[in-house]
Amino acid sequence: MRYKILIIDDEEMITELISSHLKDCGYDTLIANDSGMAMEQLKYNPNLILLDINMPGTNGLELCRNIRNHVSCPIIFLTARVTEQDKINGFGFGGDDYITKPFSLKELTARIAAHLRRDERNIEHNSIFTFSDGLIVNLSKRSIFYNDKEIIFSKKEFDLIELLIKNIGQVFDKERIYELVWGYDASGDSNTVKEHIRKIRTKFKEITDKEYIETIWGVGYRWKN
Amino acid sequence: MRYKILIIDDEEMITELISSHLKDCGYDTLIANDSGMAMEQLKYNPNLILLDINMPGTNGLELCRNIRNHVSCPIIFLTARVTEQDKINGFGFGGDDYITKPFSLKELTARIAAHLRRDERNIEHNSIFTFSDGLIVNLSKRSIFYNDKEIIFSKKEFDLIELLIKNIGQVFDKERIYELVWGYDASGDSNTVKEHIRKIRTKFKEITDKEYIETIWGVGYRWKN
DNA sequence: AATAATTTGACAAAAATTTGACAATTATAT
DNA sequence: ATATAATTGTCAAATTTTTGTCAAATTATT
Repeated sequence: MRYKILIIDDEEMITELISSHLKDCGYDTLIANDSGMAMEQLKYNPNLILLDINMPGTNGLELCRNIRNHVSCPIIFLTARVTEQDKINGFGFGGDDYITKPFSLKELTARIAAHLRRDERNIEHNSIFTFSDGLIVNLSKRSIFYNDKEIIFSKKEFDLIELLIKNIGQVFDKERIYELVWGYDASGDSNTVKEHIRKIRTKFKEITDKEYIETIWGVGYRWKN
Repeated sequence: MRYKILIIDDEEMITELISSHLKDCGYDTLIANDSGMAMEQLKYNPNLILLDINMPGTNGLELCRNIRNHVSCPIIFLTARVTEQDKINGFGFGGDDYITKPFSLKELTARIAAHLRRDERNIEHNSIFTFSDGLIVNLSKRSIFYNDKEIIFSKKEFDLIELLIKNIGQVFDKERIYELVWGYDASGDSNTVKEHIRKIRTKFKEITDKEYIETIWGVGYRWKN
């Protein structure tokens, strides 16, 4: 799997420079030159974020806190500030690391690699899930087969399945599912989630009796173990 | 939960100094002054390791690799070396961060906190309780297994179990349980708690004869030790 | 414009929770 | 030891909450 790295800095020169170097290193990149763009880009689920803490007009630390509310990936601060107090501030706002400008691209990529490696130890980046009954879910191809018969799911349906399957056994309540699958301000309806779960179940039911999505009453849903 | 931090450095002065400071910060500490001790201490499952990379007689990077084979917790290098190549080497050997001496205790603790916080986002800390008779309670997945057989509990039932299990051995009277599980305005009934305890016991009884929730007469209930 | 996907709301169904009456048990006082 | 009071256990019914279903309305895609 290719990692996506979101680079947030107001100077396009810098974002471009870092971006091109990271691409050379085999990473996918996303770029944001202001905080609005940054929040936008989050929907692509970056695996790591580089954040310039000194962007004019926005408070980088505030931005960090906002970002942290939506993603759990590592956040590395890039900054010209050098005082110790700043370092500590950075960590307090949900950052995971801190690199002081000027830094070498070599050190940057080394730190990025370390963080991603660390993440990999924790998360399974596996994208093909094979189940004993003949169900095969390929997340990167977004296909689902039951014994050579393909079941077609719509985008949202698949996103929901993906969430549950990436976290087999873990229970998600409807609000959380809405947040994670639909987007951020989950003022949205839990009804929507309910209905999508139903659609998914209906599609599976046409092929097999096995029930994959389990309801934990009063709590939420989970992919059965 | 208190975090355990293993400090590895050949100079006792330094290990002591760092240790006492970390204790002040509310961490538990383990100390090792050579690589043998270090490997020994691993059995206490530290949550984070500080490793001096320049210990005489041992190769710190080799040691790191060895340690990494046994634990997955974050490893922070402490070192006097300053060249960039060294930094990259460090990451290559399974380290997660790198602090160059001399460093301030403030920065050290900030980095430690950041790593532990990050870990907490990824791993379910302290949320799995395993009992000798085969009972496994996973608080984050909200699942309870008795020897591979799952017992399904409703939300309130599970919340109540969670309270007792997080405080094994401690007695809670019904009013306190009601407060803690249901919410604060405990105008509510102690009858409710009683009934829920009964339901929980019934569910366990279908699987095993062991009694987990004990009644302390005139006082309350507790999870048996 | 036609088709598919998604959202929404109303209602039915299911499950969880609460409640109250009473039985059983334990502690306390006589 | 026995009676009495206090506390806990049990059960079934009533209530509340949550989830499932369906059809229609809206939105997005072709």
